[in-house]
Amino acid sequence: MKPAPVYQQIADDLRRQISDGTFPPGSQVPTEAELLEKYGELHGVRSRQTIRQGLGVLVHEGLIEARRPKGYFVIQRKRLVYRPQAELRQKPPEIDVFTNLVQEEDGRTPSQDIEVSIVNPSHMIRERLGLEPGELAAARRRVRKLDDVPYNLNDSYVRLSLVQGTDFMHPGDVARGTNAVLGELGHELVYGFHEFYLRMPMPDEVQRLQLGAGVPVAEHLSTTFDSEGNAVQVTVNLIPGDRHVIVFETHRGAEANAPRIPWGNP
Amino acid sequence: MKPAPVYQQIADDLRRQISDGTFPPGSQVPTEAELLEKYGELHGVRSRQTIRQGLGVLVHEGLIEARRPKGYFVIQRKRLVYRPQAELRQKPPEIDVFTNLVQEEDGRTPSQDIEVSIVNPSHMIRERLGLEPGELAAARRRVRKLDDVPYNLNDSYVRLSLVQGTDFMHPGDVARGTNAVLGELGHELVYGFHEFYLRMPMPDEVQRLQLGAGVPVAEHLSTTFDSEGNAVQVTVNLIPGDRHVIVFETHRGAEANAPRIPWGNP
DNA sequence: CGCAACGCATTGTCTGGTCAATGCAATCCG
DNA sequence: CGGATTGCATTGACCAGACAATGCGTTGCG
Repeated sequence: MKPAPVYQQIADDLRRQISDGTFPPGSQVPTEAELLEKYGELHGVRSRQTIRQGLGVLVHEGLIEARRPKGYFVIQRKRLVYRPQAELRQKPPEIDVFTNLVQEEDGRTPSQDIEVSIVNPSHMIRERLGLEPGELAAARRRVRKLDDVPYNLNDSYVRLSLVQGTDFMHPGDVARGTNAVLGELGHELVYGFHEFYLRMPMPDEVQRLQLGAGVPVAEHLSTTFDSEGNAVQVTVNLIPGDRHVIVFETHRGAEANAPRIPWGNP
Repeated sequence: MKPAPVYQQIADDLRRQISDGTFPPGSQVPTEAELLEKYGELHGVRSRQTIRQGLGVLVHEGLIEARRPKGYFVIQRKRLVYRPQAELRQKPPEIDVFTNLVQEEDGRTPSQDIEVSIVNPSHMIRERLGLEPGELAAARRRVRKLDDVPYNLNDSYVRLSLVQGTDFMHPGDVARGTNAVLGELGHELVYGFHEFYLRMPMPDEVQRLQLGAGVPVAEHLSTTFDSEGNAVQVTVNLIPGDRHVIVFETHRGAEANAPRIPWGNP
């Protein structure tokens, strides 16, 4: 049996101590210097780099973060409910995905930055919207925040010819919701197709969402169709994994007996 | 303006070259020695550690992997469709989540290792199943594979008193499906509540699923209820982010006009 | 020919340092 | 008192090496 590298043992020791409550969420783990002393006696570790390598493992796993010049601390963040099914709910109309989140987490004030533009969208979007070569789209990009910290990105794309001159292009809140605007235009959204891709964020996404190390994201592609089966809108949501739990429900037969759920996070 | 650290510049350069096609998926990127020579001239980098730090960034982002003694290579893996909604579909009964996956990716042979045991489940499970203190549960753990490489983990928990002595406890394939077994016991599953938690995998999960560095996972908690609103089964699915796309659909009103989708991955 | 042994390029682990950057706390000064 | 300065512990970046482990290809031997 080959012994694990020292830096792995350090990571394993700390990970176990974090999960068994020795270092609860929010608490400080030993500093590099303290660990160097400890593992110097135990395993003959003499270099600070080796200690750093071990701590780096946990940082990349999203378990701890470095707060200079204090030390390393165990991470914990509360998760908000992300409920993609709520988008096609009819009542009440002002409860969209975002407000749905917010109601679960009151005490914090939501806000969003909205930016509307005309774009030549990516292949991925063109394909789902069924755009002709050269055809343009309207893009409605939103950064949704809670107490001014970004919680997710939400970019909606619609065939330009469909919404030019309508409220969809208004770069601000639309009280009745943009989905209502599309309904008024004769394209009520009745069917949604949802895809979730899991990956690590790109550096620009790290900056825009102020992500820590080791935080994965879900790229949620939502394609919505009108009653005639035409793709009307494609929305790209970028959801930081450490701040959300994605929730939805499935039914068979009557919609009765959906129980209330009193659980916390795992 | 403060210049970015050298190792970040190296990572950024390589990342750009990967995304713009200079290094397509599967191709080799320069070795540490080659990069050391290049950035030695450009930025005066003299230590191999600094090069390794830059490459390490991309490894942790899941973009490249090291294949000793060849060098570093750009990663790409095909994603299978993970369709949690299919579980409550009634016809055909033998199409469960897994076979549903497989049909999208023929040419590969599916298999699963099944293990049944009686356990005292975690708080998270107890809470969702509504277990009394001290009450035990039956656990049916499956490792699902394609061509003998693991694709996901699937652990189902049911109140022990409900299934003791039934086919649910059979440690092998149950042709009609375990959900049908629960149906025969008078607990037809009609409602499902689904939670997805995104995170980096624990080391044991890395080993069991043979995950590469920088691959996030989704922990999918599925709680299913019978027609009387009782929680019957909790299933914990562990889904490697690099091998799956999670898909589901939403409807409003009639189920008509669900279009066929001809898209590839983004 | 077939197989074992060896060489070799490459990445993995670790040493033992140096200097910079950060942010908090104590201190100093008007 | 109150604001600016300084000190200090800590992490961040980087250096210049050493030796181990891995797996592929070649070489050599029976």
